[in-house]
Amino acid sequence: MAKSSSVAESQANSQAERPRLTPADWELAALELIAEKGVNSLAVEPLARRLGITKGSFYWHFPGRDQLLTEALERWERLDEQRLVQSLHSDACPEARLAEFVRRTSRQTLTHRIYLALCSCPDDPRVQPVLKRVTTRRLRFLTDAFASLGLDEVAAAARARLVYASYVGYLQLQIQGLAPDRGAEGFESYIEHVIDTLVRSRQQPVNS
Amino acid sequence: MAKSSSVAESQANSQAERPRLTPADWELAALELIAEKGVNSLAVEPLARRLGITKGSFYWHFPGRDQLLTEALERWERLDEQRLVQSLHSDACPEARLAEFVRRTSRQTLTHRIYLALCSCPDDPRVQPVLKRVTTRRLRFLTDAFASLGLDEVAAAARARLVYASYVGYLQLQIQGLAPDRGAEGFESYIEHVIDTLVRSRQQPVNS
DNA sequence: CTGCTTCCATACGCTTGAGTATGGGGTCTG
DNA sequence: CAGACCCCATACTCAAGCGTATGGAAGCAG
Repeated sequence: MAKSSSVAESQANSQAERPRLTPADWELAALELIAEKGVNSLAVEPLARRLGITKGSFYWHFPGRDQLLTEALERWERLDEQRLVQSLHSDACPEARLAEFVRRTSRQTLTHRIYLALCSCPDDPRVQPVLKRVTTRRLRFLTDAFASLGLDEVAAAARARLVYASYVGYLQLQIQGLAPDRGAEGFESYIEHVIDTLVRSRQQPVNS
Repeated sequence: MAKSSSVAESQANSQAERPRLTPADWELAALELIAEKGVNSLAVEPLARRLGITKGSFYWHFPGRDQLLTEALERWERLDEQRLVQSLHSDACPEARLAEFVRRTSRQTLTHRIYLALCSCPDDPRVQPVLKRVTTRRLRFLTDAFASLGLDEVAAAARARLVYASYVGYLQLQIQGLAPDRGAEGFESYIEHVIDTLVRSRQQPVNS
C-alpha cells in the first residue's frame, strides 16, 4: 500500500497516477473541455469531475473561474504563437510556407477546435482580446508571405484575409461533416485546389 | 383607462401594445436572442423578461424549451430557403449570381448571425440537422452555379466549398472586427478581390 | 349575468454551478 | 517526532433557470 517511490518533483504527474494537480493541469484540462464543449461549458465542478477530484482543489489553485479561463487562454496563445514562429522559419520559400499553412488545416486538431470555440463567443471580455491578437498575428503572417510573393500591400492584405477566411470556414464545414477530413477521400484534391486557386494564381487580371 | 378598441384578430400585435403573444412572437424573439447571445443563451425566463412578460405565458404556448428551439429553427430554415430560391431566379447569368452571393455577405445581418450562432454548437441534436440541411442546400446552389460556368463536377464542388468557406470565415472576421463592414472603407475593394479570385478566374492551370 | 375558454401571473420544488469555510490526510523540515 | 505547510474533501449558502400547479383577468357565447 505504501508507495514509497520518492517523487521529488511534483510537476511530472499528468492526471492518472497521483491526484495531485498543478495549475498547469487545470489549465490544460480546461483547454480540452473548451475544445469539446465550448467556452460557456467551462464550469468548475464538471471540470473537477472530469479530473476525478473535487472543486476544493480548484479553489486552492485559482481564485475563481475567470482566472482559470484567463490563464488557460494565455497558455493557448503562447502555444499558438510558438507554432507560428516555427512556421516562419520552416521553409525559405514563401509559396511553400503558404501551401504548408493550408495543409496544416486538418492537423493540430486541438488548437483548431479551441480557436473555433473562441470564435463562438467573441463578446466575452476574456476571450475577445486573445482572439483578436491571435487572428491579427496570423493575418500578418499571411500578409507578409503574400507580399513576399510580389503582391502589393493592398492585394496582399486582401488575399491574406481571403485565405484566412477560407481556413476558418473550412473548420466549420469540417465540424458539420460537410468537408472531408484529413486522410479522407477527396481531402488532398481539395487542398490542391485551394493552393492552386489562392496561392499559385497570384497575379490575376483585375481589369476585365 | 379602458381601451375599448375592438381588436378582433389577435395575430397582429407585435410585442409592444398588447402583452398578448402568439407562438410566432416567441419564435421570432428566440431567433433574435440566438443571434445576439447564441443558442446556449436561449433560456425561457430571460426571453420572457425581454418580452415584458412572465414564463407562465410561455408554458401555455410551448411544452418546453426544446420545442421552442426546434420550431424557431424550422422557421429560420424556411426563411433561408426562400431567400435561396429568390437568388436562384434573380439573375440569369451564373457569374452575376455568384457575385451577388458574395456581395450579400454583409447584408441580412440577422440571418448571418443566426447561422454563426448555429455553427457555434453543431453538436446540439436540435441544431445539427437544421444546420446540415441549410449548408448542404447553399453548397448545392454554389456548385450548380460553378458547373454552369463550365467547371467539371469535381472542380465545381471544390470551388463551391472554397467560396462558402471564405464566406463563413469572413463572417467570423467581421464579428471580431478584423474585416471591414459593409459601407466601410476597404469593403468594396475586398469584395472585388474575392470575386476576381474565386469567380472570374474559373480556369486555372491545375497541371504545373 | 353566467359560464367557458384563452392567456398570463404568482408561487413552489428541483437541479446545477459559483464561491466559502473548515477539517483532514500526506509531506517536508527542524 | 512534532509542527508547519500543501493539497484536497466535505458541507454549506446563494443565485439562476426549468418545469408545474393553481389562481385570476379579459373576452365571448348563451
